[in-house]
Amino acid sequence: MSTPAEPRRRADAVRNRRLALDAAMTLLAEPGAPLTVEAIAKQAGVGAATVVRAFGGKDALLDAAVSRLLEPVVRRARDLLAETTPYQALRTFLRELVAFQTAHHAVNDQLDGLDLPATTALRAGLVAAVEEMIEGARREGAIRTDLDPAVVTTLIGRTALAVARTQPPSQVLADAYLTVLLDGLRPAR
Amino acid sequence: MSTPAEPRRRADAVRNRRLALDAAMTLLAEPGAPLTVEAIAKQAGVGAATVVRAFGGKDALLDAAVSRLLEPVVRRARDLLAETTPYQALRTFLRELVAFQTAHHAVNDQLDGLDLPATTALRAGLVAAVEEMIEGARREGAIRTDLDPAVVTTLIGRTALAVARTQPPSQVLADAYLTVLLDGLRPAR
DNA sequence: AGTTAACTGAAATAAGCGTTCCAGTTAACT
DNA sequence: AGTTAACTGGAACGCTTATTTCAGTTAACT
Repeated sequence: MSTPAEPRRRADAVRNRRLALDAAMTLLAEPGAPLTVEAIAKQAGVGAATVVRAFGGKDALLDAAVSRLLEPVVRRARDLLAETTPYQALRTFLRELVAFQTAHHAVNDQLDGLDLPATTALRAGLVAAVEEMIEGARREGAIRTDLDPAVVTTLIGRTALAVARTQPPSQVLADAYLTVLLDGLRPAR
Repeated sequence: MSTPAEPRRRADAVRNRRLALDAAMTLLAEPGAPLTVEAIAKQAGVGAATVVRAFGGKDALLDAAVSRLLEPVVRRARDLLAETTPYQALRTFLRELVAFQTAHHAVNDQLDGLDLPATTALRAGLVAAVEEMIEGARREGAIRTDLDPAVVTTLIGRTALAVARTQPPSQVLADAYLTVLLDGLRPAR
């Protein structure tokens, strides 16, 4: 059987889909933004119905927007793993992760109880990369070995998010967090 | 002028007020509970209107319920400060705080963007107590002195909450958190 | 027991949200 | 230029919740 009567896609539909995606990404980076369909539509300059239709629903749109924001972060984690030692990669990546989360805390706020396939997959990739850093750093003797790497990864994920969520954003707090966390992860004396 | 015609308070109103408060406290301790007026009313065995009227609104009811849950925690912090050394008090209290937050994470979930006077006051008391522990522990030489005590307090508050929020609750994660945090707070070598 | 008014709770209301409808518009193709 | 159907967006809808209404109930006092 051939494809079941695939409808033509008009140029304005493609354009509006991109506008909706851009608008969602913009609002995700803005602290305290409403993130309603109405707000996204207004930001995009189109009607609410168009925003919903473009992705088949609000959740799917958020999935796409968050994925586009998360993608470079995951890639950066993998790059760091390839470029430098695991511990150095961990240090550098954590700093950048907190900065990213601070700049996009709406991402984290809105995504706890949702089922977003693409986002979930990317998050899994992120977790895998961090776990790799931790396992490598253990083998290097750079961090303590009395804690399960998976637990440490979860710990980092949860706490980094919490620090980034602080309103208003505080660089001092972020620095203190990284200092305490990394010192706390050093090998036992 | 005298009090402007204070109306009599009937026994059933007093009883229902208590039922509503107990119901709210119960639901706050249950993970994933809806925490709607309807749910609270059902738990209390009264009508929704009665629940709302008893405190003048849902927010005021939550304020009262959360306060009653938070009160013993604040008292415990003060007791520990009086009974033992600041650092020991900090260690003990943090462990208990994480346990409390794990058992009542609905408390934290629902209370980020709300204006709840009594709860806010109690939280301030909690922050003050922890800050006292940290300052005392610094003077003892038990923790590092290169970080602002207020920042450390904020850090602890944010991260403890995040760890407690983990679903399902994980004692292993909580222990790892406390280990890393306390080691990370130790004086620089 | 009778009177009063505080109180109750089912139902109505209000407000915010995502989604769907549909009359009109417009891109795409001839 | 004309035809077609994909597309648009204001309006209507459906759903969830907090709040208010009000006819009936009942505690409190005499």
